[in-house]
Amino acid sequence: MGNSLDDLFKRVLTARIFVNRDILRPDYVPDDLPHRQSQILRLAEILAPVLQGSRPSNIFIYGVPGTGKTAVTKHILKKIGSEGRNVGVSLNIAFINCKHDDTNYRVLADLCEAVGERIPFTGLSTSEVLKRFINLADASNRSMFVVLDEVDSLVKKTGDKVLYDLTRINNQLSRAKVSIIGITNDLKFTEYLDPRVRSSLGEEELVFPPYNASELEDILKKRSEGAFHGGVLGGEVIKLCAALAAKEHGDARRALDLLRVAGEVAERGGDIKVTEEHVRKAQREVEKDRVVEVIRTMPLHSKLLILSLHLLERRKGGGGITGEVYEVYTSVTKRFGVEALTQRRVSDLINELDMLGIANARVVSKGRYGRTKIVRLSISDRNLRDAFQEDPRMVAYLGK
DNA sequence: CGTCCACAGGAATGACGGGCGG
DNA sequence: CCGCCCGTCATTCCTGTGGACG
Repeated sequence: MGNSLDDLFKRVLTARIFVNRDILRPDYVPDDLPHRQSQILRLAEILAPVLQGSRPSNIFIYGVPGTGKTAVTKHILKKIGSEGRNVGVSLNIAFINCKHDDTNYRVLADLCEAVGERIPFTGLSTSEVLKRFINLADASNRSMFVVLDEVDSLVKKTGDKVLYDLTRINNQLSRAKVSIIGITNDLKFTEYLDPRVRSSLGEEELVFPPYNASELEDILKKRSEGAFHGGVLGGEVIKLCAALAAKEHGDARRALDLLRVAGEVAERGGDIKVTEEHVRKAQREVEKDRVVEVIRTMPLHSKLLILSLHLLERRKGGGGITGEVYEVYTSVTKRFGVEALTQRRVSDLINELDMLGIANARVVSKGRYGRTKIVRLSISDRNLRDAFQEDPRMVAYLGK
């Protein structure tokens, strides 16, 4: 063991693959964002008035994941922030990831933090936190940008109450000014909104189209310049990463991930070049890591449900409808000696699995024979086994 | 063309653990 | 310490519905 570890360290140290792999990480904001020039200009145009002391319009930014929405926004805010310092205008900027902070309370708490007060992460009433934020923001007497990244997940979970409060905030401020930038992956998102919120929040709209394969290629080329040593990338490596990601709805994050992991695979193997074979390995690895991690940290009943889906699929060689799934699930819980959840709850869990990409659920109508949902797992047996690894009872049911 | 299946999924409600200010 | 409010998970009860069958 020690020996092979030594070997590995040695291989990693001698393999000269990366110069700076962080450049390929999803949260890295490059100075140059290829194929987003028009969005950058447009956004800058909308936000620039802040430098003259007026309040920029609120904006909605739409686009599927990995189209550079967040990167462009961060990029511009950074630029505006530094330009502001040059001309003596200081700004408050709150960047909130609503996927992570997906309750009204946490969003408001984050806003308070952005203007300089820590708020206990539970305990106060939401309206109290809002009040505090308004006072603090006003006292700071600055213009403020509130970026709500992935705001759709917030609204779907808790409704548009906070958004409504935020849009009205300017009326209650005498000195400070607040502009809201909402970023969403969901193109039909505004349908969920109260019309008043929709109109005041969507004063401006900006759409980020997905990248096509050749645009992804440009992005990867640009980033790989700083990330890799010269000449380590095999001829078609970038092309392949771009093509694979283009198939996945033009997700640049995905493409960068692939490229980075491919480099890491090569490094671990002590290879001096990154090849297409490494990319294919990386693709399997990226997928596996995601799935295994998600399942491993799930609560018991979700795991039991996944197990049930697996058993059902093996028994009848295909996806099952809700009724069948629930039947298998109840018998599984019995054998595990735990109480079954209600069908209503299980239906929510199924939807959760669908959103996470672990299962595939779609409603179908079988006419006379009812309206139901067909559910099937969308992960490989191998990954499932790895995810259940630390739970011997589950593994036993997987058989073989 | 209406019926009616087998659910989907919304609304109301409750149990629970946790932090606050006083 | 108490009373209050929070978010989360779960249950109960419910209304809504696409389309094959008759």
